[in-house]
Amino acid sequence: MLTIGELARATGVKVPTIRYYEKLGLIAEPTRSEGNQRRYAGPARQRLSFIRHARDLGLSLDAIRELLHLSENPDMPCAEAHVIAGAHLAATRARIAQLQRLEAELARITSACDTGTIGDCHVIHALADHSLCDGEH
Amino acid sequence: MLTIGELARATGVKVPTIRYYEKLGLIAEPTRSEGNQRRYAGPARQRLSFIRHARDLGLSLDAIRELLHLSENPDMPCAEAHVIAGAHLAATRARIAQLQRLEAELARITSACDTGTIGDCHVIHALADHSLCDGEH
DNA sequence: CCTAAATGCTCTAGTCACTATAGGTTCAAG
DNA sequence: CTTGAACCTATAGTGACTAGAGCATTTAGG
Repeated sequence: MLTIGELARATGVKVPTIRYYEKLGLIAEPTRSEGNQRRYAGPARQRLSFIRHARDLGLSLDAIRELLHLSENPDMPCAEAHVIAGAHLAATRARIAQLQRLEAELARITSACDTGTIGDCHVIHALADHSLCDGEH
Repeated sequence: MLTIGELARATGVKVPTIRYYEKLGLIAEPTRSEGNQRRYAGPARQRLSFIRHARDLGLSLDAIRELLHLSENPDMPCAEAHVIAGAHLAATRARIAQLQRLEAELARITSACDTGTIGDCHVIHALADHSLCDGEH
């Protein structure tokens, strides 16, 4: 049986976050020691690792909740899991594309300025006047 | 003089967001009509456009607050503005790189699965077992 | 001039995924 | 038996808004 601190070290999820996940119902309430401290068995660790990994990949807790639910029913078709993962992949790609547009604009704005005074600073002027921009954002 | 709704349409910032910015002190409290409604003059519009544009580029309200402060002092050196913009550019690039790693992993996970049942779904297995992954994340 | 619709007002609470703090209790080592 | 690390609960804070309730004002049409 693991204490919450040991579980935290084993999974890379911080102690307050574990308690937070418990309150949200993502993980089951564990058994307790005589002195009311949490004691975890192996399955809790696997479930928490699953959550951690999915969070690392950027999935929302809502999406993770659904995936956990699916993983408890091995006989169900996995199409729904694909929908969730695919939607997240699409969202990630869209976010990358958007950030790349911002990156280009930021690079353009910062490069076109001699380090003088604010009065003729291109960074400030470009922010004040959208029409100095290249693309949309 | 613009009403708050007209200002919102002119700048693309929503009405509650304008009031929110006012509460944060990012924009000045405007004059009021006899019936206590906000009435804005031209400078408020320019300031709000500046904020909007900087937000679109992903800058934090704290960074924007500093940039606004700088823009009020045209004689100051603009080095500090460059530091802020440069830090944001670096953060944006780091975020893009991280998202690209996630994208690669997600694409790998989702592509390697025939649409069968959850029991042998690669999406679920890959989330449960980090060692099936390619890189770090 | 009157009315009705649109817009405005303040205030509070909710979102997401935690993180921090306060003030107390339990556990394991020495 | 004592000490100090780790644990407990509960509440509030983060960033940048967004939603809703319950009113007041403004403006255009009749």
